[in-house]
Amino acid sequence: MSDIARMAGVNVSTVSRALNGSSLTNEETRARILEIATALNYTVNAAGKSLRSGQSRTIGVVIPIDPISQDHISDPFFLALLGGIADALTERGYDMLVSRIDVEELEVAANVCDTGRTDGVILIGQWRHPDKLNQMAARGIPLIVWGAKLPHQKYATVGTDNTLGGELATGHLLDLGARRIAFLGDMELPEFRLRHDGYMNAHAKRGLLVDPSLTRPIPFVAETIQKNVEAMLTQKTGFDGLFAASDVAAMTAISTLLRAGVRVPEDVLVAGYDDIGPAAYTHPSLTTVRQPMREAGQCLVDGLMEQLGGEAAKSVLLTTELVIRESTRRI
Amino acid sequence: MSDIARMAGVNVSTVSRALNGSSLTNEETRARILEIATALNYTVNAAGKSLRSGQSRTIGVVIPIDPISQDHISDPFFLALLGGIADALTERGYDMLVSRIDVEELEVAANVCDTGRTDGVILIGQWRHPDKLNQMAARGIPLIVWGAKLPHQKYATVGTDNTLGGELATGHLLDLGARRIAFLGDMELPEFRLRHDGYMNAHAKRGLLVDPSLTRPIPFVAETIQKNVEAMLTQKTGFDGLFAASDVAAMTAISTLLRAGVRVPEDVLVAGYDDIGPAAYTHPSLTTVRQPMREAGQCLVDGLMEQLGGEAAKSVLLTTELVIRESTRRI
DNA sequence: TTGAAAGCGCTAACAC
DNA sequence: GTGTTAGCGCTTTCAA
Repeated sequence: MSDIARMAGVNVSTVSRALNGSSLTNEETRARILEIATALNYTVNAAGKSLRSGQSRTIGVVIPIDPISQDHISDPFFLALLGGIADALTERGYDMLVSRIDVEELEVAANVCDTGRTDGVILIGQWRHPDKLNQMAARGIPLIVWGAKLPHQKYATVGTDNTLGGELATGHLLDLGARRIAFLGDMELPEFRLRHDGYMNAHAKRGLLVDPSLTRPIPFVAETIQKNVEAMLTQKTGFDGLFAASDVAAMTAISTLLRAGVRVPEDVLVAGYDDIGPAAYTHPSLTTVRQPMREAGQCLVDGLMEQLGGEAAKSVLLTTELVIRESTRRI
Repeated sequence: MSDIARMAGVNVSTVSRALNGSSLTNEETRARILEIATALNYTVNAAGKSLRSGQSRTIGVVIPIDPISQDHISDPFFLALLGGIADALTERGYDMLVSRIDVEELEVAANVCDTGRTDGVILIGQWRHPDKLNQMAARGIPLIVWGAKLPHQKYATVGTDNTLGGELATGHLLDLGARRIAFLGDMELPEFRLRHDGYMNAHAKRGLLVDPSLTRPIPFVAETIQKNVEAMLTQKTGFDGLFAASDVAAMTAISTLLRAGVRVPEDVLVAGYDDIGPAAYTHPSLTTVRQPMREAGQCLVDGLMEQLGGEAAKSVLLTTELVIRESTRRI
């Protein structure tokens, strides 16, 4: 930068102003400075800028990982969400610092902010520890969370209406005549618990009883899903519908059923949650509750930017709708 | 930091040394300083450190996006790779800055380095512009690339042996009796071109001719794949095998076939490339060439670290093996 | 419209 | 083993 100043015959402060498009710079001087800068292939040093200005123009995207069911993260759903966030950030000229943390230590998500590396944090899921997130928010960390809106929450969330989604999916299966619907999803996670609430509501509203043995509160590991579905078949639970709290789980369940000679949708109706890309292209294609990923990324970034601008955190409930495909198409 | 110094009754430089575990610090002093630091919930400011030390302890992971076939990135394969890289970086105490760029402007990948935000770049794929990457490498940007090793390459790559992989998959289909094998993959990308080379080699080595009309050099958009597979069916090309250059493409092709009443593997044998998680759990499960994602992440990070340590860039060819599953199981 | 100068938080060379 | 001090590259207040 001082090189440019010397070559342009001006002071470094003038160069800084020119580069930042300050209004108090002579057009001619600025043009000259910009020319020299591009000729020199100059780019401003981020550390210097950040140190002086006190902000990094970087946002931390923190992905909690469950060491047990590792592959939560290999879910295409997360990548789509990550892509949505990346695009929204790029649009605003922000960089994205991605880190993975243990689901049981959500508080370390604040690190990237405390060290000044990022100006705020987008957390993918609140998992089992909303309390820790409340503490972070109380400490003043700009924070927004992907997931369900819960009572006593001091931080903003963005997510679909999980209860409604669960009710839509289950109601659809019931309306098609299914009477014994299995539920797959780890209910220790708030989002899945709410989807299960919706599953219960759908039954209640139709005056139907639920067989609790059909609810399988399992982590989404492929082997576990396979085993549970196989168990439900051999135990002759006689289920004629299945609502899985994620698309990947639903697809794994479907392939297990098909392999066992059970037809989908003829023998068992299946619905998922997420609407990941492949849901439309597998066979049979999957009926599912759509989570609008691009919109989600946009909302998360917008919400965080509002906080950085000093506004209060506002939670967002995204449009929650059922997409009907072959896995529930009765001929 | 000066606060800590004052409270501990020492100079800031002593604090700095204590925090960095310098060997020339009194054990007692250090203990006291560390105690105060944790009590104050202190974390070193990254910008200050980076400005002074000239390095950021951050690596840029750059994901080129094709604006046309956008969903390349939503491929679970990339997320698995990203996860592998993230783990390897975390292990070494590095942060990961993720950015998406246009496939036609690979040169902007250097930005994150030029601005000092990162110490090096991991680029996911070389796409159509190996020349631009050579320029980056020549400029001295620490760079390592996921993808195929090509002649005249001045940068290091990590990837499977694409030619071998293509040959293994195609050879397997041929050995099972398939004689008219379709190939799906955009051959403008070096990796896919090499996989096609392998496809040709497998035929040549068995003295078999290839029908060029069965090679479909198409981008991996679900609709395009569907259309091409449907076209091959209606045109009565009589293909009895299909090698898709990615698992997602193979799965889309399979569901298209099944929907058209064509059985897999009875009527058409199908093989893919990548071995993404779902490959084992769809129905039928997918025969594919495995790309070891965790190992890949590790190798990419190791290679980059070597460069940062002043060593020369070394390319790595990962173990390339065929995983046989139901989609090629003849009963 | 521009220049001079201070200082963001940290590290490291040098002095003691 | 610890203190002193300069300076990394940048922005911004104040003065001109």
